[in-house]
Amino acid sequence: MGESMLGLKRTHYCTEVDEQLIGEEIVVMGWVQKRRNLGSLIFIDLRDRSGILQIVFDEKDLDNKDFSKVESLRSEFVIGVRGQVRKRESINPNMKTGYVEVIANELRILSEAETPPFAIEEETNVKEDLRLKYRYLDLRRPDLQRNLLLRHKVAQSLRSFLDSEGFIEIETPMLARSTPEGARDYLVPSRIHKGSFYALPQSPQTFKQLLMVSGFDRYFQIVKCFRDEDLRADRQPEFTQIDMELSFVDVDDVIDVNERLLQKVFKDALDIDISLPIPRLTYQEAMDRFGSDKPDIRFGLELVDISDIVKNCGFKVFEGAIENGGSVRGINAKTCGTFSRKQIDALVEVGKTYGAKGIAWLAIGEDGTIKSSFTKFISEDISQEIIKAMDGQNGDLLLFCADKNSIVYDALGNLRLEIAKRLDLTSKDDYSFVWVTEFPLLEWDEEEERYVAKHHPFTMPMDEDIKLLTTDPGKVRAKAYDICLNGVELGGGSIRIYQKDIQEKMFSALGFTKEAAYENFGFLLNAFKYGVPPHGGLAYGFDRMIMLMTKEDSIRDVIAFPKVKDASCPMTDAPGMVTKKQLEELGLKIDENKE
RNA sequence: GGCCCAGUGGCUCAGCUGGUUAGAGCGCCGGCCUGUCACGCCGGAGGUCGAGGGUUCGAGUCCCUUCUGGGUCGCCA
Repeated sequence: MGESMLGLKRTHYCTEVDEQLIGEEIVVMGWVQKRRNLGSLIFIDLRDRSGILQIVFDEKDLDNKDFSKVESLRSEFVIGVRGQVRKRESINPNMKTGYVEVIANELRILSEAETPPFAIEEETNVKEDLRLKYRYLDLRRPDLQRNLLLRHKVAQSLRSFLDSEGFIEIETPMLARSTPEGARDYLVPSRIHKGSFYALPQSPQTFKQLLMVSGFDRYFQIVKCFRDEDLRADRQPEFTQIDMELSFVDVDDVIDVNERLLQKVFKDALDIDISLPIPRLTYQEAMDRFGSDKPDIRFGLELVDISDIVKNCGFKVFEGAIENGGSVRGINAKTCGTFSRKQIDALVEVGKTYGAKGIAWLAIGEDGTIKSSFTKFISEDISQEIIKAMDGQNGDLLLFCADKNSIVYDALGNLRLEIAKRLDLTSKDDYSFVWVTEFPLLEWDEEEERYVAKHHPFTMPMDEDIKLLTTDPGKVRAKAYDICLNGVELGGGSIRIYQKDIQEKMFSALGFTKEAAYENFGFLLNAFKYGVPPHGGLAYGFDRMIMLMTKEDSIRDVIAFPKVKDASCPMTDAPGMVTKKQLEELGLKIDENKE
């Protein structure tokens, strides 16, 4: 190996320089983080991806020409330095390399730099749009470097675990077929088949099932998926899934391998021990206790059903909800009894955001005095019974919602999270996993006036519920499961239908004719004619997983080049216009009247 | 598509009930400095207050519209 073109060859990363190397000549390369010019002595903090090392330039060790080069250094210049490692005269205990420094014999300015639009430093409070416009500078910051490094580590850990368990990584197409169910597709026009479109996959779902038909037995993939829906802090139009599928398994087999996977990954990447088994809740338990199918179980504040107590209480709001098939439930916001009226009203507003027409409340003062929005409508006895059922103590605030169940769950479930936030009941150091199982197979869609698949149309019903598929589809529970972490849905999956007769019942419950089913999923149904193993799988939101592991609040902080809220990229300005020629080749025409 | 929040030198912010010439810290530029590490000291440049319109004798401040970004509901697993 000859010398590099630079004339200097890097020997060490900055933070590899330690007391062991004192007296040795080394070469480091990186960016100028900071300069401190004391006249004929100049200190440079040199930064590379490992961290920071102090370089000293002494005028008496360098000739005039070289020293004036040192004086010209500015932030973010890229330099190479050759020099001796030595012990510092005064140590800096705040730096990893704070007890050594490099006294420079040679400086090479590899690249000059304009002053960056914001400082490259940890814990920046620069606005995100500016950071994203100059993402390549933002990514120089240590926290984003750490996040992407952790992402890499987790990916490596996953691959090694899944490989050791006999999984095979197989790539599936990005140019796929649009399917009617689920999210909106990103479409790619075909040049050869004008008027036809590919769809970017929302997940490799059908392909991985076909791989099971092919006999690959255990498959996984770390794969980009696409959904053309509105963005959120934890939702991007393109995101990464850890996708897997296994043959000859039932629910417990999938859960078992994934519990061990999570244990391994959290140990490898964060040195955190997850104790197994991870607790499980059925969907119904999760809704009844936490008002959510992705419950945050780091704290209590559980829902209590008081429908039986108030069904004849005389208060129309409560009675009406129960008569219409709904319920009255409450949560006890411990220690919030002293909240001001304004604070309580704010909580009521939270409930209304999620569709509640109102939130009834009952505050018990420290001295036991009761203030309430509704006790004047009901008898003292019933009030006391409610307080007892809610375990109301002095200083508690009881909040109630009366409506159809879906709204009661949604409003109280979110109110519960809001109260936990205000009372600071959660810690990001606490990793509380929970499986949610036995999801409903189908969901009634008011708009379409038909059942739609809650998961997807190939989800297996629970064995004992198969007979309900034709008689009472809304009651059928599925062999579907989600893994939740701290109130975030980390992943989900199901056992799939592999029997023709059950699949046909499923399609008919969804209101599909046989023809419509074949038109959309014919390739899969055909494949299933030729010997299909029982199979099931799971997919994780990889970005969300890394977000929780890095304790970030947004997946944008764990994705190198994320999109912003309107699905554009402020750095590249994608999406962009294309030429008329490109459109013509695709046989497309833009309607100028429609924006 | 609805609602909420923000937008003032390069960055982060202050700017009261509308009232002289819009401020600060950091950064930047120049000078001095051999042990700094938030280096220090001296000096300097830099703003059509996101944009457009309106009210007013007078608008960074009030009103309307719009743009940009964020959060959220709908939507989405």
